[in-house]
Amino acid sequence: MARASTTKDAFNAVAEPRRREILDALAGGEHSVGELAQSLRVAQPVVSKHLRVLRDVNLVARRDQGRRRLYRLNGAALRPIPEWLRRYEESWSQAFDRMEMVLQTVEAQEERQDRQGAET
Amino acid sequence: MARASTTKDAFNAVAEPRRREILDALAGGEHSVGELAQSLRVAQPVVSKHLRVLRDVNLVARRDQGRRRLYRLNGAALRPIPEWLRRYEESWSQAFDRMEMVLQTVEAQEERQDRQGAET
DNA sequence: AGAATACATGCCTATATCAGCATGTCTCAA
DNA sequence: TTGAGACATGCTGATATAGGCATGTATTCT
Repeated sequence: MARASTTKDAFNAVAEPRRREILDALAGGEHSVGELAQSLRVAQPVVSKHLRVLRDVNLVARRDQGRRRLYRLNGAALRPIPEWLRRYEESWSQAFDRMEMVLQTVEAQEERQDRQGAET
Repeated sequence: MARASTTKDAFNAVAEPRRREILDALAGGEHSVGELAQSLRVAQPVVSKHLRVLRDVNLVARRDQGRRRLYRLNGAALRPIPEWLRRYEESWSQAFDRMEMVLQTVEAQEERQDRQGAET
């Protein structure tokens, strides 16, 4: 089997750097395909295809304006990601705790050193 | 060109469902390859390969114990993801707040660490 | 020492992209 | 109506997996 389809979920859609760039651009507001292609400096078909993927997972919405297609972000579709990440907040906390311990150790050592220095 | 290498960053590593399962399992604590294979009901080589990817992006760490290899989670490596997501915070606000707090805490901690390092 | 256990890798197959190029469709301008 | 502009798609080539199977290596057991 090959890798899971990119159109399957937000995780895969967002795994592609170029698509993250597109989302970042759209975070600033609605944009046409051409505008995106220009600002990201990539060929139009490339942008269209990525937008297709993003649209399939509902990360962006489209609106027609004359012969232009305006895309806008739908950040809500990103939710599964932070939701999954929540499980690891604790990991960060643990990492934080470890750092905290190291820090305290270092500080304690420095204190001792200071006292020693003051005593001599 | 094909999709960017999976070993490139946390985004890609986490895009694979099976790898997320592995991380979820490791969130509960250290586990050997065999244990993971059994609980996820997949062949051992499959697990080994996914662990390889996770290890390449530093999401897991390995420790040898006899002929077993114990893997443990390194949640800190996930950070680039919530950091990127921050930009989309407003999209789902509430659920995000907690993660935001954790992030800021970690950052503050790292700043202190940096200053500490600079002083020495 | 020899066998069994626990893994990591290599090889192979089917599949899924990603970007480039060409083309079809629809809309606006002259 | 004809032509240009803005996109969406189809097709192609190169590449990167994911999982299955077999095998190589290191460690523990008998």
